Amino acid sequence: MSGVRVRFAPSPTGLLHIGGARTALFNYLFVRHQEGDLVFRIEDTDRERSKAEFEQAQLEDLEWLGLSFNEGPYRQSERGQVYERAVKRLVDSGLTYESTDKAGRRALYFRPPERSGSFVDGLRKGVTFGGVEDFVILKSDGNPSYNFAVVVDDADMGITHVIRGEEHLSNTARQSLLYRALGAEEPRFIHLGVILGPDGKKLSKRHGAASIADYREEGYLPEALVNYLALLGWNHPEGKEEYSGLDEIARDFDPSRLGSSPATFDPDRLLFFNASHIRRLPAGELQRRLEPFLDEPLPRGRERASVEAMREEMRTLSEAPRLLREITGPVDPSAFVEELSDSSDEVFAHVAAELEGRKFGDVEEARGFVKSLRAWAKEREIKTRDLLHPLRLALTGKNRGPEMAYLFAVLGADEARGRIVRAGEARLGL
RNA sequence: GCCCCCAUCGUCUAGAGGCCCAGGACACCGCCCUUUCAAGGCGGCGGCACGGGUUCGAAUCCCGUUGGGGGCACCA
Repeated sequence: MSGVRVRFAPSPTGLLHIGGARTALFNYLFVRHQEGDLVFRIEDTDRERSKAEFEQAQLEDLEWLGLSFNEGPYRQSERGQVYERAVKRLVDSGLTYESTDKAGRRALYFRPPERSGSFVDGLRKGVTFGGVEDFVILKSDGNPSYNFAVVVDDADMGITHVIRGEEHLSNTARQSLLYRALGAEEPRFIHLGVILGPDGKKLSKRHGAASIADYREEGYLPEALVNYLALLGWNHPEGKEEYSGLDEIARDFDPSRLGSSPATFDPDRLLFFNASHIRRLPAGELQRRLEPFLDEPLPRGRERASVEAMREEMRTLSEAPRLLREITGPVDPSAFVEELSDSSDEVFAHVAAELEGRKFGDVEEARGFVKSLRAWAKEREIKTRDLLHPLRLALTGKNRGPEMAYLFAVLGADEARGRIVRAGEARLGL
């Protein structure tokens, strides 16, 4: 135990997005690195916009990312008494007044004794502020305002470090004044640089698939997302960029290496991390994760080979059905028969004969088979290209694709033979 | 308009006065490997916003300018 307590406090008014996920991630890393506590708090003081299903969805997304917390969830909507006591203290100190706004709503305002000051930010030298105006602490519907509830809760929950986005810098100014007025000790603040969209504006829904749920559905791996996000505003002293998962990042995490400047979200880089994590996954594990994305079952008994074949080119899990179809999909020999050279006849005849009654137990056996074909071709003075290219066309109808051995292993000897025979017949004009 | 933050390749960043005529990663280009695409290996393109200081010496410190971003709700 380090005595460090941080919190992740989203409001349940929408889905978890990239920005929120990164904030949650850094809170998690910060606390895991030093064995502190992570408190989860739902900021649902906007009773109109807060929805239980959003709370549930965010919880699921955090869990999917692997971001677990030690306490909570607490809901501000269930902590009325805590705010009431704080309101009373402020009222007694004479720093509040009731007022009616243009819309005729009567609320309780806070009038800070000072309108300027400064607070400490872990990533900046110290942040000065000025011109803070009176603001609402108790809304006309009886709920506390955001700035007020946050301060009361962070103080009440013994939060030692507040890690949140830079967009809160001006809120922190108000909150700092509130801490003083309440006689509460300020936590240490760390304001992360915001994440910008490709257009240089704050990343938001209109930049495309920005919700974590969307990424999950598109076939991104949580460890890839976490790896990418961690490097958006943080870095390892020696430039290490490949992390297998949260535990490894948490071990290396050092908050002093966080950056304070805004960072642009780069989908290409995320895709790179995803592809790279997919390649690192053991075939069995990849197969398990692929299941929800497949629109047809993997070829029976040849599941492992199929997964390994697809893995080479897969950048997101959602590409699996297409990649599989590119191998197993129907082939029309008439489409490529013109491309076949004269030596194809001999190749097809030989390979078809060799395939007769054969079985491939795994990819290694298929590799051995291809090796024997190469030896045969060499003997017959057929170039490797004239051996493999016609076979690729016969088997998949495509010019490109995974290594030849995978094709045999995925299709199986019988199906492969059938396709080769048909290609041979087309070639002979049968 | 007011308050605040930020400023190194297109993007993410290393750099905490000499190790930097600036290093890594993504993207892009080329070569190698390879039946093909991808992966991988090798190489290339590309940046310290500008102007003043301080200093023997500045990407690094200070000031200004410019640029970008965030906030200015009874939304969080």
